[in-house]
Amino acid sequence: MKEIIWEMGHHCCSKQKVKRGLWSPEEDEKLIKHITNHGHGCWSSVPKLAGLQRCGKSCRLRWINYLRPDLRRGSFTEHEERTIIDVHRILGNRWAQIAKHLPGRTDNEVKNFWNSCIKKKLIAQGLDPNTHNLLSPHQIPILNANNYKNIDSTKPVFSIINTSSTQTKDAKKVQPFRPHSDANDLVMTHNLYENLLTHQSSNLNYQDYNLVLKNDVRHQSTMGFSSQHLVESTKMPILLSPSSSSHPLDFGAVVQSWAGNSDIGVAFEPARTREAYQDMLQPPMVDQGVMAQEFVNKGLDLRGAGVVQSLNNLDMSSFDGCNIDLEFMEAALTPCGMYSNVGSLDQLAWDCN
DNA sequence: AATGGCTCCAACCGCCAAGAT
DNA sequence: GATCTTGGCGGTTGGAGCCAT
Repeated sequence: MKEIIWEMGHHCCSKQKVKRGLWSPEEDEKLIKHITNHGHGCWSSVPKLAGLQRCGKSCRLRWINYLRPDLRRGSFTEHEERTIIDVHRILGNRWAQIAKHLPGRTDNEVKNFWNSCIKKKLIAQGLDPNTHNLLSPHQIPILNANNYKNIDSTKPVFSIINTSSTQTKDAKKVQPFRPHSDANDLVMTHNLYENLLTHQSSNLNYQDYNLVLKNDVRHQSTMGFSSQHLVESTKMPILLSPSSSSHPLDFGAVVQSWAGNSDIGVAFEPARTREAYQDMLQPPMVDQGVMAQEFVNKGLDLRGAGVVQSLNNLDMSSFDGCNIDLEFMEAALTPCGMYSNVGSLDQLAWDCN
């Protein structure tokens, strides 16, 4: 049993001795009874009114994190875990904000779950839990069987690796992603995902690109994941699975260039904007053209394909001089049908250097 | 059975912003 | 405007309990 510690109250409390440490069932009962009958009102007055020798702040925390009747107890579901990861990618360590997307969960609970579980999973997967990007080679723990013995290979994975690349062996080695930035996040639609599923066994030819399609489990494409999960095709092994996203339409794309060489990675991300996460009243899908336009307006490097589907919404002149790799876009997206709305690359009539 | 290491999470700490005085 | 109070938040701690040896 934890020793009860008595201390002088903090500045938030009256100058009386307060108890610290774990709450007893009797204390819980007193607090519940008081708040149920009178509400908490001013927290600093709660301890006295409830007959507790606790600091008001401690009462507040106990109520919010543990005693509130609307709390949801028990293990986090897979859906909740996915939501946390998705929102954390956008908001970072803003636990209170993240918890708002999980009814009945507290910021403390989400934070603890992140630190004790999700963070380790991401690191084990070769992902930086802060940025959600690939860890650079020197940051990645040694990739041996022990590191991954607890990783469930049936979890959502979504990757395509071009093992038929004409590049040298060294060039095929894992390269770090560029530091994550919103500039690399462009939105695609559910159609792309469906098309990828449709084409997963087709004759895809990415001879010139080391293409990696990924979901949250980006590392799976880079750590030599068990070949039994790869669907053989004539040109490349393909590994597809449902998105980790919680929304059926929640598929987006990140098109990034590997740092230091010309290899290209195509990554699928939830298609929510930062604003959409902060206010769930907004629809999860955003107009990719508008988003691309925003990136251009900010002077960011636009190297992606999300613009394609809603070209009509774009102010084409503003793309002059932008770094847009049309060849890559064509190679990456034509087999997926993403150019169906465009017709041909001729329509992308701007200077792409 | 004893013990040491590890994990998880409830609770605390310190800081900050907003409102009251 | 300065100071105080309060609530909210993220980072951190430490102990209960589990597990391996």
